[in-house]
Amino acid sequence: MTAVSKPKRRTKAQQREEMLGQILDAAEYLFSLTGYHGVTIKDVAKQAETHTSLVHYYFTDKKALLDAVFARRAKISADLRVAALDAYERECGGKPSVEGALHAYLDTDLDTFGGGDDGWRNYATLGSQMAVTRWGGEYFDTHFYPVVLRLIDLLKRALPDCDEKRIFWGYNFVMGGLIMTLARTGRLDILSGGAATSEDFASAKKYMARFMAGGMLAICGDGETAG
Amino acid sequence: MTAVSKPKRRTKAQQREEMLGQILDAAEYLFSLTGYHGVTIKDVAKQAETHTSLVHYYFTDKKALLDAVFARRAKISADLRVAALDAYERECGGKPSVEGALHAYLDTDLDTFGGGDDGWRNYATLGSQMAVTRWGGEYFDTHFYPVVLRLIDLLKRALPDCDEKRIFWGYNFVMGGLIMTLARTGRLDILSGGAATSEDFASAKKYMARFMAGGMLAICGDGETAG
DNA sequence: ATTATCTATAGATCTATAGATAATGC
DNA sequence: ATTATCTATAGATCTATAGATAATGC
Repeated sequence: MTAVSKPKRRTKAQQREEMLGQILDAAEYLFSLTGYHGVTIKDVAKQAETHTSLVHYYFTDKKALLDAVFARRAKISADLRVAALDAYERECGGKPSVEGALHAYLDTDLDTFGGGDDGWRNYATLGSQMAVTRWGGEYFDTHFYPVVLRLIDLLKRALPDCDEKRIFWGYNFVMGGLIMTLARTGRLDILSGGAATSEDFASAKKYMARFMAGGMLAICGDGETAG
Repeated sequence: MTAVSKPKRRTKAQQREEMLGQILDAAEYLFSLTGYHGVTIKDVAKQAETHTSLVHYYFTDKKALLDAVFARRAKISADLRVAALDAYERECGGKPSVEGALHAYLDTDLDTFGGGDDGWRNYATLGSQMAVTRWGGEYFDTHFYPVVLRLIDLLKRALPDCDEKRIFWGYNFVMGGLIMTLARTGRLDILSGGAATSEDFASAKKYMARFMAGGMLAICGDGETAG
């Protein structure tokens, strides 16, 4: 053995970061499968190949672990959407369209969450489950409130004659479609006999913004646009 | 006291039915708040004002309790949708439209789930949470598979030139909008500052089918309808 | 010296059942 | 007699912490 073998010595900072990452990945994965309440700290520790006490060493309690899992990717994902909306804002020259705004927002999310990284997919699936609960709301308000308002502002400007109420209900339907997709339940595969598959975010991206723009225009774009 | 007071004697069948109802209502309500895994049998017993042992007496275990909660309203809700699709089938004279089929399906659900009955609302909210999980899929396959295929069949006939894949992705978005609405998270109220509210299923019904029909036509109705 | 990791365990649940009691049924 | 309800508890699990050990840091 003349060659010096790769040193196995890791700095404490490295060790810490690696183990933190392992625990967060494990929690993210398990939470995405059975939800926050369906997972124990013991499950997480086992999945991360360590001990429950170490999970408690790095995270105060189970709630703090969820907070950390959520926060790890929240800012990155929000910033990407803000950047996409900024770019679209410049590009549209003060005249945003419904489909343009939705493409900027939704396509960015589908790229971020569906880009081949299992961690991001698990995160999205966990988020989609939290998004349909009351208790999960605080997480979205805390991390995503501003970027959501940016999207809604663009939609309002694209549909200046439309009642606010319709815009918000439309937004509700848009989010539903996104969340259903990010949930990756596999039901689409079963129902369609393979013609469509839950994991195929490229197809979702191809259809989603156009679908949602068609929907928004259907309830906002015709003669009766109030009430 | 000349009048005979209302007899407090209840038959065993009555007692049984009342307590079963109380337990199912309690479980339905609590499951809708924090999900199946976020609720203990003790919580359910407390909410139903009885003891855990009685919950076990009527239901083998926690899983069987969820099965019973789900099954109690599943058939009623599925049958109502089937009836609505049957009626539409007759009415359309062999020429279904996308919006007609969606009105039959979605409006029926919004009437069923939003008709002022707390139990039905809680059931819908629980269902919406289960619908975005993998483990919840079996419940939908077991109870709703046929009626979903009926809807998809109508959509296919309304869009004979459209690629199957687009139909199924469209269906995915439709279900997302419905599920997001049934979830009643209250986020709509906060985001809109009161302009729209999660509990207002009458408004949801007013916009949903039209929105979704606009979306389906946007991805299926134009020149490029394959791939 | 400091920090990461592991061992051991207290104390608090939680599920499920056995067995007693109290009501209704014939 | 039969069934609904309650009491008591076993046994399993879960969260969280105290304290020991093993690694890295200067």
